[in-house]
Amino acid sequence: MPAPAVKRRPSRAARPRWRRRKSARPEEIIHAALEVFAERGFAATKLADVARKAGVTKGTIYLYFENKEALFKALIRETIVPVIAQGEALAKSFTGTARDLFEKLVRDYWRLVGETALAGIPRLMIAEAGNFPELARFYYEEVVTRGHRLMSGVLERGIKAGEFRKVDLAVATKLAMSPLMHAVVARKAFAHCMPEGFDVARYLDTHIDLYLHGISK
Amino acid sequence: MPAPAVKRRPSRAARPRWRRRKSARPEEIIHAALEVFAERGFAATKLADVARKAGVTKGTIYLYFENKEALFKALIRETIVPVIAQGEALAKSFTGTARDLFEKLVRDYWRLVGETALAGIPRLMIAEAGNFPELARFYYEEVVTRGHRLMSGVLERGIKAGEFRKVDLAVATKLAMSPLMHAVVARKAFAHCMPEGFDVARYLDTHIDLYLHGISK
Amino acid sequence: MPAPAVKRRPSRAARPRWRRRKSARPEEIIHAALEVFAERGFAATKLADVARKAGVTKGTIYLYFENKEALFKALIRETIVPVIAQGEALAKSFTGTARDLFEKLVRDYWRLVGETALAGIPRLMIAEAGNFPELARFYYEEVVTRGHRLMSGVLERGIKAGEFRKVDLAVATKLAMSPLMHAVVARKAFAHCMPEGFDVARYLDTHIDLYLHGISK
Amino acid sequence: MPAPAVKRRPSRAARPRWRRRKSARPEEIIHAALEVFAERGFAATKLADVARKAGVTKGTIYLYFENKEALFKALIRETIVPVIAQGEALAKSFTGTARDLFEKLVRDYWRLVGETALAGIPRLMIAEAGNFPELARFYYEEVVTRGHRLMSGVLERGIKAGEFRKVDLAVATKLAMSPLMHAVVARKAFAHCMPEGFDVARYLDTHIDLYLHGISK
DNA sequence: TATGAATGAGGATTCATTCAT
DNA sequence: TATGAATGAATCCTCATTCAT
Repeated sequence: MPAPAVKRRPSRAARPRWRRRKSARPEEIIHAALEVFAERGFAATKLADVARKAGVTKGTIYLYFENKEALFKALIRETIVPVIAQGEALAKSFTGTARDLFEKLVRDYWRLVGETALAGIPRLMIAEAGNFPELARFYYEEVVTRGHRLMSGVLERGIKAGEFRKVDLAVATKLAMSPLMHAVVARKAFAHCMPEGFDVARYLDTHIDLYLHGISK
Repeated sequence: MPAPAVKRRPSRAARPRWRRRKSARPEEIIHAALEVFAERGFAATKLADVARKAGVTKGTIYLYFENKEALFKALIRETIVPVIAQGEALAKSFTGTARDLFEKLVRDYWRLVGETALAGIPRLMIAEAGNFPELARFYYEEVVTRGHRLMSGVLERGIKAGEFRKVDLAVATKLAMSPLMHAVVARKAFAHCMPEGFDVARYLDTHIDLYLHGISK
Repeated sequence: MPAPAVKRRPSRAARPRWRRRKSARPEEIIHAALEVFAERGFAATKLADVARKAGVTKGTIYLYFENKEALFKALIRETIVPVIAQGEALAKSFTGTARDLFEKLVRDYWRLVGETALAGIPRLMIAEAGNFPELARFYYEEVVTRGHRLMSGVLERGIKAGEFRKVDLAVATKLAMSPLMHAVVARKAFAHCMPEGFDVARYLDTHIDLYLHGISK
Repeated sequence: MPAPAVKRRPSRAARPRWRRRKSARPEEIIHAALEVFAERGFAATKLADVARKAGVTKGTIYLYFENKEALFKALIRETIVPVIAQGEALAKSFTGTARDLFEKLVRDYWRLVGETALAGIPRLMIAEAGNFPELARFYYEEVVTRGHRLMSGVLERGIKAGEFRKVDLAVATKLAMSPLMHAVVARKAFAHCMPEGFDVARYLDTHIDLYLHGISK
């Protein structure tokens, strides 16, 4: 029995099948991907879900991204790096004290990442770094290291200006970031478990206060 | 001579078949599972890999665990909770100052978790919390919250003893833990990307020092 | 700078858009299709490849051909049948001996099919006959049978003229063709594997020689 | 909404699910694959069909073969090479005249390949050579070339024995084989189109007769 | 006519899970 | 207990085909 030569000749019931064509498409897909990947992780994410959330079908994703992994990588690259760049720009143009700059950077990070969908990214990277070594390296260099450099610069500035004590820069930098990072990551992970009453604002305030207190001359 | 066309046809010849003490099996499996889950995450972990690492076959896992999820849960429950319990016991029996207890707890945690295979657990939970809500709740209550309670107790002790200032306990607790937690999680994730030279010991020392400095009267 | 994350976002800028004479399109497509189908077979051929090779887009193919199968059929029908017709015309108008006609037909076939892109057709049909029964029947009747009839006619002519012995026409016809057909098909398939040195001309010469020797009175 | 952590917990309706375990399995699968591949070609073959025909499920195929391509290659390698080997063995031990050996080899090939499921193999290779270059090379060397060498040996033997004329071995070999090969291939392809009445036996007889006639002193 | 973005059915492949031994 | 062959649901990805422009 020979195989059917033609696969389908779909019932041509008239229904308009797709609408838009502008190329906001890749962005829309990345945005949808961010939500789904951030919620589920890489492996547990179904591209069908991403597609549905983006308002397209599976096939469309492949028009713009080689495969699931490429989409994942694009997502990481294109969403988080700009945040760092923005911080760098701020630092560059900032004319106030190092203390003020420190505080602004911390609060900006929380506002731009901690409280938005981007909060999923650090958690995603922590979860998947082992499965995507090159991506992890990219992230580590373009996000983590750049972030550290940014913070180190602020500290150095303060030291030079006589605002801060002479400290071990690498250590001080990490100690400045880690309460922030951990809050972002843990809140994303345990949102549903955490007691309602916890006051993030006060947590941030206190960190900034204690940290500046500890590092000031 | 063409390559062997068939993937495997296991020579069912006599392989040495040592049988170990039966009751050790579940622990062996959990140990193997810890390594693999910690490296890959839940979804990307293949039970075949766990089995191989445990020196058994896939089927054997099902003798002891209902399914992959149950194994994952057992893994979380049975490995990390004892660490907390140990910390609680220490705190209970500790007779020195709150400062010293704080320092000991921090260093113990690093020694028992940060530097062992257990370091994978917090990262795993952060990665998978969204996919396993009840497990997340269990973890949050039996590990995170108990850990916080432990730390809060130490702080309270210090406050009562007049060692520490009167601070917001919840916030102070989280600020005590987060540099530790973040270091554990990030080091596990980015081990291969981090610069060689970073000195964790000094990081811990500095955290302890700064924190105690900040909280002391 | 990270790799571009998005596969393509075709610069919709003005590309020069020459329009060719419309009516040449189907032929161009068929020609492109011949190359690709002949190389890959029906199922493994992507219409995108055919389109690219024809210098059009996928959609354009559907302006001229109902679907992939229709293109395939058109390809077969329109390329190979004329060759047979040409042979028939030659035979009709030929006035020399049957021997000479035989030789000319064999050499013409080699020249027109064996050494051109058309050589892919017999191989294609052999490969896909099972999947396209009606097409196979069409091909068998319009090409194979007509070819046989042509050859049988030559043999009959020779017999009548007293040049050839009285032989079983069906068998003698097939024996006349098969070395030719096999050479076409096998050379197409194993072009890259065959030793360089093989001399097709001598193969043909010898076949003609031996065959005529065998069939002559 | 978190993803369901466990994928399935199949309705455990008791039905015996599989039976055999002996490892005739790979052979059974190859046999089934031969039938389906030979009928459809590589790309149009669905592994589900192969599985069904082999009496197993798709997954089982992957127990024994890396993937579809590996199965295809195994199929070619393991089915056809033995036939050549058998011919070589026959030639080695044969003590009669070269004429008789020639005749026996031709008839054996027809009996062992032309009239069995193996007839699909040459056609398959001709169809897929372009898509599987290394396999084509393997086939060309281990089947085609070995077959030619076998036939060349017979001819040489006849020449040395004074039975045959001194001919161009390469050409004579190919002319000896091609009517056979073409018949195998074309019959497989056009079985359903060919007129009932054609007498293969007589075709073979005539080829043997004419060929020996042509080559004899 | 021609384009090419979008579709979505189809099939290869994976792997958690079962169960006869 | 332990095995490992077998299963089959699930999902990625492809590509013929459609249709708004």
